[in-house]
Amino acid sequence: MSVSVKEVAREAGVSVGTVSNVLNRPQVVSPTTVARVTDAIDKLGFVRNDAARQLRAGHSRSFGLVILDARNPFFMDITQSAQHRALSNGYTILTGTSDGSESTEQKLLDLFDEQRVAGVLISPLHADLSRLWRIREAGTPVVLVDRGSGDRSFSSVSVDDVEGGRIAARHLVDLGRKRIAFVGGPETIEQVRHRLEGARSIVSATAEVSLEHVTTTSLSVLEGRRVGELILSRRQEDRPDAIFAANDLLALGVLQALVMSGNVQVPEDLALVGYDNIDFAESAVVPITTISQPAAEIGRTAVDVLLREAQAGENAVREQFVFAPKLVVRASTVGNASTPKRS
Amino acid sequence: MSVSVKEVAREAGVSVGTVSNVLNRPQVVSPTTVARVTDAIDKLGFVRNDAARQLRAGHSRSFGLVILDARNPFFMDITQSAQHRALSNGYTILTGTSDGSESTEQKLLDLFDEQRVAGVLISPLHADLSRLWRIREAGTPVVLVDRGSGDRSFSSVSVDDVEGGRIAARHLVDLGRKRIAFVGGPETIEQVRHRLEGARSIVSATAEVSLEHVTTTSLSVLEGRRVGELILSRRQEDRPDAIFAANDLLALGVLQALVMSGNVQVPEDLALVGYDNIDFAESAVVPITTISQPAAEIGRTAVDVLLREAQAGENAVREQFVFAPKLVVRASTVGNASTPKRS
DNA sequence: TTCTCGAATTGAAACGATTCATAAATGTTT
DNA sequence: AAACATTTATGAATCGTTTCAATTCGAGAA
Repeated sequence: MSVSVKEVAREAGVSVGTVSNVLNRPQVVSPTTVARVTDAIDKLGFVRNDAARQLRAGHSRSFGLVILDARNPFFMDITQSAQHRALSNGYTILTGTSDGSESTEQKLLDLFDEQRVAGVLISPLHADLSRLWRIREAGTPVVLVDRGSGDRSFSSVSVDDVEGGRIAARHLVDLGRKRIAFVGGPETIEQVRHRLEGARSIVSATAEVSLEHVTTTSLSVLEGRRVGELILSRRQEDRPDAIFAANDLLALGVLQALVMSGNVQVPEDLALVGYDNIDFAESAVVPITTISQPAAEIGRTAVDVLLREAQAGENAVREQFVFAPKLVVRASTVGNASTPKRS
Repeated sequence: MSVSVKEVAREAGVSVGTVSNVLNRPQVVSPTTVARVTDAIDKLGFVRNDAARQLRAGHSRSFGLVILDARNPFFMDITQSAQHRALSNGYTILTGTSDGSESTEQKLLDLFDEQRVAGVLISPLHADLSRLWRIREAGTPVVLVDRGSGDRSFSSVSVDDVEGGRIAARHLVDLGRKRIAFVGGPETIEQVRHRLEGARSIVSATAEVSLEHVTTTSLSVLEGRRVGELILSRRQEDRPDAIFAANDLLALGVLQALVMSGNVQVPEDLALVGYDNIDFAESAVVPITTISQPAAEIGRTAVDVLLREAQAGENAVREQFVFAPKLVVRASTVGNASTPKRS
């Protein structure tokens, strides 16, 4: 059906080896021959068959990427920048979302195995990295994304989530809030655990401030709304006066619930801090104070590290990148900070 | 490096043909042999090499998907549902974003060619579909996504954008707005053209209502903000009293600019309608009235159509699906509709 | 015992690009 | 003119899976 090197070779009157050389190292072929071959390629509409290349090469020119949630713009930003970086280095990225399901994560890794990807980028769901060990031992480099490698046994590109938690909690404490609620879960997600841990460390070091943990089954707007309604259903004196949500989607959901009810004023009655600084946090009903992470830089760096590991092969050096989170103050915690003026 | 069928065959004491049969049609192999082979597979950790399969098969078990903008949740919703549907039929989806660049779109199609994808799903940037004709003539089915096929020469799954434009404009006219501005561009994007066309048809049929077109270079929040500021810079009497934005991202940006200035009340001074009904339209400063499109259904249906075409081969029947857009009224046009009560 | 039929298994050929040892052609130096 | 170096070109072998015509095996029929 489709045209192969053999036919190009015949058309150009050269051997298949020469066609391959024109394709891969034109310097070793005489200019006139290159011209003849490229003409033949154009004439026949030849397109390289990547499967055959891969088969010979033993591995593909793609990386596999597994993220936690495709509906979170933060991860899409990472994906986008990773894709760009990979593409400009001649690599493709196969993307998949684990969406909270362990089995989906496994299926994606199986898929990547069958594709013989040149490397794996992953935000693992759980603490158990044994599968990733095996993948690496089979010769495929692995880089953890948005997740540190505790024992430095993997390369990783992440943001200091514990510090992020501290920053958020400190901000709320500084504002004089006394009853803080951390909204987020499940705790199997390391990012959630770390943010909570950071917040705890600040609160426990501060007298008269309490921290409550309201867990969720996922990090979505819908779950946020559920929690918001849950909090609204409490008697007024039992409600927290500040909420630190594990990400902006949750924060957005909580905010929706609160604002729709009309009973709770943000930030007067309840201050709200999110996490990720997605674009939409800024344009929310009440612009949301949040902890910003450099998504694009994470994606780029992760690909760079993976490229280096793939290059180095066996004796690759593991690299750990940890970016610093930053507080972005908006109206959801400080009423007059860049608040829309409404008459 | 990695284990091949040959080694599995040796370990199990059978021929490679039998191993392949166990893998692909276990019914023709005796149960005891199946057991021996699967044991060997487990023992050696054999993983199929997809490149070799593809090479033999002549085409891959992946579809290529090109969308317009990965940062637009609407397209991510399409992508997600398409991925699910494909996966449950044993297909993988390679995703790419053209991001407004013709050359990126071409590069992605080149890539899909090299991968010998089993089909292409695409929201084409331009009206020129000649490249897609060629792809299909080479035997790869093509389905247009979120874009109709004027002459029905391609299968397509889309939403009636002209009708969407009509609905939006009619809503604004019904509310008594007189000076409507359509915000969106570039006009090379068919969706934008159609929505504008729909709005025009309503306005020109209505006395005393004018329609102005404010064009943009992309459909992003940032561009929306730019347009918002542009409008704010006008004298009050030159400002429109309603804006119909080509999508929700633009609408969100416009809204940000207006609200931040504090000079314009939404919807009192200016009513705002978006398009797509992304989740974030609901949680905006002022919840945005929008035209909703069934994103998940589009993705699913597109894959189904592609599967059918791939199955049918040469004599496939072209199918056109056109979904109906729906108006979702929120506070950005009707002040008291589900508006948050603020004291 | 011989024959037949169906089920189970075999193994060589094929898919298409790349590699690499070898050969041919060209140019340079004695 | 011979010897040598350099640049180009060749084509068989290879990667790992699937396919399919051919073969083996065993059970039941003649």
